[in-house]
Amino acid sequence: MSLRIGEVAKRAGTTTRTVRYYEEIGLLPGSSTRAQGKHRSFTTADVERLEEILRMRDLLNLSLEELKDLVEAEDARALLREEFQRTKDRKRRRRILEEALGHITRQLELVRGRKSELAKLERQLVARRRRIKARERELNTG
Amino acid sequence: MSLRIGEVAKRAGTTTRTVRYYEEIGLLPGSSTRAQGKHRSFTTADVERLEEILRMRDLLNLSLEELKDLVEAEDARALLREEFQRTKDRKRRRRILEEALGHITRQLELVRGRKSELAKLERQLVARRRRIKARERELNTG
DNA sequence: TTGCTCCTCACGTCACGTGAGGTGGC
DNA sequence: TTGCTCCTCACGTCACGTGAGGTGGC
Repeated sequence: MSLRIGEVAKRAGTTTRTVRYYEEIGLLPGSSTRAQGKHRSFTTADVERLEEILRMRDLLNLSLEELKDLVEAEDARALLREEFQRTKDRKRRRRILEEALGHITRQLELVRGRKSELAKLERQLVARRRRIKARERELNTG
Repeated sequence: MSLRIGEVAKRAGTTTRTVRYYEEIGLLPGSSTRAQGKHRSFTTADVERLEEILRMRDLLNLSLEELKDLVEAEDARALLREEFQRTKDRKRRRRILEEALGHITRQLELVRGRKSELAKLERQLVARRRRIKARERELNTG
């Protein structure tokens, strides 16, 4: 089933402008077969890719340039997965898995770094709230 | 002790340009007494304020307009705290505490929303990593 | 006095928003 | 055929980056 740009944007929670811009800078595929002025056509896989890009952008504050690197690394990993299936060479297989592991680990470190910053902020807010609640109790019992 | 703009930017982990821009749009005080062309002067309290602004910006993806609202609400709260000290009226005191509580709670909801999104992303990455590790074990025992 | 940092324009950039004017598909 | 969505410019905007040219303070 083929999706039009408006539906893609809606599903991913963004605008058609953003989708076009991401295609323009090469962050989304943008089928080279499309004739000038003709409508773009997308798949649900494109929607998932876009959703992941937007999540990374929002949660990790990555620039579109950094996201391009990440997407390229992602594509390279997909190729390696195929090679993994084909090859019988044990050493090669091990290398491919190590590659993938390193990639995931770096992403995890980014995510965990942000998580801990957010946790710090949360603790501050909880502490403030606790102080206010203590005062409320004082007010009632005092 | 008075700080110059470069030192403030360094301590808060940003640039002098950002500090000047925030002053320009009214997000940082920008002492109105400063003569044209004269150096800006800051305190450690300004540094803390800037750090909080930057943390909110980065972690919650707030626009500078939204940050201005937040800072104004923060200032309003400070005034209310003073009033809380002065007034003896029990009802008034209760109202002030409720105000503050509502404010903190809204911020906490924002922070927790983001935290859970990050947690979701983390779980995805951990699951991927687990699959890779399982394959590694297969490779060694197979 | 010599560096270093500061100052104010002012143009550039990134990641889109927002029309203008026109064409395509259910 | 009529709406609705799509198309391509192209200028606007937000949040700064990056010099240019000049002045201030330890």
